[in-house]
Amino acid sequence: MDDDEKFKSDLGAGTEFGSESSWTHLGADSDDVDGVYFFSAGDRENSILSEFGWNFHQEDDDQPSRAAAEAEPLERSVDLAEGADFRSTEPETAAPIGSSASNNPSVSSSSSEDPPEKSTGSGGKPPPEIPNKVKKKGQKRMRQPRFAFMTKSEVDHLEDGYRWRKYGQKAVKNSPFPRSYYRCTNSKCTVKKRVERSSEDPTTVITTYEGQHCHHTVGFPRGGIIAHHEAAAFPGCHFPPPISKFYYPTIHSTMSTTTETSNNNSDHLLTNIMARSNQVVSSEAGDSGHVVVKESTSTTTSDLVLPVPDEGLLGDIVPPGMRSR
DNA sequence: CGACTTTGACCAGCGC
DNA sequence: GCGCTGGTCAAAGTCG
Repeated sequence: MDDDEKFKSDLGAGTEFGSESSWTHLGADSDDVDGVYFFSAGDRENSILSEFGWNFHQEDDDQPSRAAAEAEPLERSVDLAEGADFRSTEPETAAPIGSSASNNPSVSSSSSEDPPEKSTGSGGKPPPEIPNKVKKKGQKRMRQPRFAFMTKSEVDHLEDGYRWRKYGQKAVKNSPFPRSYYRCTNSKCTVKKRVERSSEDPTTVITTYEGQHCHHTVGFPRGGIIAHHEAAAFPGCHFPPPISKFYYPTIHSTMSTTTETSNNNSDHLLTNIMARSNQVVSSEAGDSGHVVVKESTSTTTSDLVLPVPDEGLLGDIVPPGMRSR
């Protein structure tokens, strides 16, 4: 199907993600960690997350993050997607499974998230024309941008405004908790997500999104939104939606060092941000006012230390395809 | 009856 | 080449 191919090629032709080169290296600090990087909250994170279409609304202005997001999410979002540059490159690098990250739960789990989309294969069924199965033998799999985050939550499957169909579950090595695989129920949407619990912190749910929605939210079971009018604008997923106009409705995060899970499923506080392209980045709240972001590459894991923002500093995180209500 | 979940099997990638 | 592991499929079961 060309739509998918096109989308994939678009992804591949996206912006180069070379941010790390500009991060301040602080030196190695752990076994499987290459080094620590520092960069101030704001532009840098924005640029990083922007690669995925996530938006950090700077809240150092006069508006509270949530209020801002709810009040005028569409206007405030950065237009990273508008230029089609939110797509990160998906080099042919194949991040080895569980290569690094042995001591950090978040990294550990995230480093094992590489080949999201397998090639046809399975079951020896004739490959209809399933979008993600373009993989040919001898050719590196083209991966879509991934972004993951960890939340303290009692529920595995966080409500995000989209409808997901579970298509698999696997036991994860070195983890008592299984990993669940979901894909967007929209037949034309190839977005997938994986949900698993941290083996070291069962209260932490690691959610990894892959790909970008080519449609808008379909609504909330709780009785929230129903498809937005823009949805009609992407009937065939020929191009990504104006992601800048989206924001994650259920994660009004402010990246705080301490996180709580509300009883309300819609109020999970985002505690970590991870992933970028084939490199999965995780993070965890550290002490002394920083958020330690673990970056797991194919063979190494690096720490990125983000200053923990005051409430609302980083504002709302806006994953691709996540639309405000 | 349609949508969704469960679950065992299959396949591909990777390391040894 | 082999085994391990992650990712996916699809039949069967469940639910509303």
